[in-house]
Amino acid sequence: MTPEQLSATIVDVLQALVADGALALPEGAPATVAVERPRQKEHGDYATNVALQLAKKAGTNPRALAELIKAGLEASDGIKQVDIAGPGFLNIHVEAGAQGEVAAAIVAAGAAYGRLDALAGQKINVEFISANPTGPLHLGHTRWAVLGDAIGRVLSAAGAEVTREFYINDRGVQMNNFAKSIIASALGLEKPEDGYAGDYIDDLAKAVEAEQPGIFAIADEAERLTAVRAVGYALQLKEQQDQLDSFNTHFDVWFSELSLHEEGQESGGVPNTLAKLKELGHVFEDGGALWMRTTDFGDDKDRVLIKSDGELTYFASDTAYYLNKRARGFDHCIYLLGADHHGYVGRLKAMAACVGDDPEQTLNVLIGQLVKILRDGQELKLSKRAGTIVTLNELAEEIGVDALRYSLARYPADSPLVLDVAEITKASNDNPVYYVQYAHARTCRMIANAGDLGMSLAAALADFDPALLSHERDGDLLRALAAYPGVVASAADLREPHRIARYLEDTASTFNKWYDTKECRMLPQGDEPVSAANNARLVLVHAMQTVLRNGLDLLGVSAPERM
RNA sequence: GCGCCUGUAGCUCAACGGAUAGAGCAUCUGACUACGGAUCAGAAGGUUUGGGGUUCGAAUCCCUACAGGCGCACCA
Repeated sequence: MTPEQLSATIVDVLQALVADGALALPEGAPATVAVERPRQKEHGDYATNVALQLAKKAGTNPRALAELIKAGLEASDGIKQVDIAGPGFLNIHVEAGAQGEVAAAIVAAGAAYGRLDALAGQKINVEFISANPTGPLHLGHTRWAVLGDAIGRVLSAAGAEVTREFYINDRGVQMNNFAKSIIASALGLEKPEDGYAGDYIDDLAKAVEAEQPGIFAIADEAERLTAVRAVGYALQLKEQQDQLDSFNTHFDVWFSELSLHEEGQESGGVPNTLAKLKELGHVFEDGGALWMRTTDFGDDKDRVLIKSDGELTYFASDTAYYLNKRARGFDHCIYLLGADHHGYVGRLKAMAACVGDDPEQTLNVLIGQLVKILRDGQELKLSKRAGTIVTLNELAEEIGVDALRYSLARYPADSPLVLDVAEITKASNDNPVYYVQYAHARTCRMIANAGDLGMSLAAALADFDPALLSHERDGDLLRALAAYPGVVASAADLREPHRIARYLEDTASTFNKWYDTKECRMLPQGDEPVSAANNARLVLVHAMQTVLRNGLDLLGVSAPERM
């Protein structure tokens, strides 16, 4: 019996009560009922507040309604006992046999356990990082790399067709500043005012020269700029891609902003976008510039598409890019932005409305708070200019890919985060990631030991008697494992992958407590023969391993067999 | 001035409007002839920033004050 099955059972009971006329619900029985694992043991294996929720609608009091539901539930299969508590909570105890079945079901599902069809048929675009290709990725990008990747994984686990996309801002003056900075470094000139500093520019200058010897000797300044820009851009982009690759973050599409301005862009090109906007009537001219009237849809102010000097704004590209995504068939576009860009939310939504979409349906901007990094108790300011950037590579090297990914994934994007480098590296063994990974490694060792004693999963499944998983700790673990699909569902629904991490920590803890319970030992003691209970627990350990693997995979963190 | 986010144990942070607000770290006390001690058992630590309100019930929702972060370009 999973929480989902229990929820369905409660719905059945409600429907039967309505059909019998014992219960009057104007809107009928709800489609789903919230079932939770109570914190307190006295509150049963599962609890529901459905009687509290429905009493008012049904014109009765919660406890009276709870009595009706209790009677119906106790007559249902797999339910051992139902108590009514407090203002009208229903505390439900499940039969051990019904609960134990979950272990075999998880093992049977394997890697598919926790994969849902909740978002089946939805095509979702997740755009994240989208850094300028003018420098290495740094701490500021690292959180979005982890979260965007994990959100993508979670959404596809929930059944969506997901495309992860990186928007390359390869057009505009910053690219020129980038090229000028490289040239200045190569020729020993003074760095341009709005240029980029830091050692990486010097390294890049050498790499550009190596890539194309003589490039800095090109006489024509404009020609030289163009050439250096192209080579420097390619090298820098490649570095970002390599960085992300080794960080276990993979994109499906690297989308060039410049390509929006090239020929052959059907509905999603900039010229076509402007034409479409004019057609829809949300643009106007003022002061020699072309504007989009985003204030029609809740933006603070109207936004410029073409400046009075004839240059296109970023916003024009953003709009074309959005239309391009929609033209590629995405029902839903998710943007991951740092808090320093939260001012974009209003204009993005208004823009979507201007092109005729309902932003609530098609667009989802997730704002992540910035990560602060402390070293010796002092905040490290990240400045490209000052050259004090901590790159993603340096962080990953210092902390480890798994630990870094995990420690960023276990917090909601909303929460401002303070990481103390010294603390993380010094106390890296205390990082929860190792706790979860250790639990996985432990299942591996247990299974190997069982194999040494001649036990096998196949035999254990053939012999499987779920009712033998009757110890309190067995039940705790079974309920934890059964909760996994629900956690995936809520993580996908709320776009909050940290729920997976927190769940894994809780479940690993439940597992370790179970492991330390003498009555729940999986292996036979001494010369004892293998019992049916040993076999049942072998199935349980396999189920545990499956959940840890699947969950860690959603976070892009490895599940090692040994540590 | 306006807008968004945040305020929870000494520290870092959890908690789809649910029951006695939880973890980890740090502090203290126990358990290794042990299916892996990277573990477990226990102690201590709280007026959920203050004040109102909504309801059976509020850390959570609304109002307000205070504190912190970040934004308010014909920049990219």
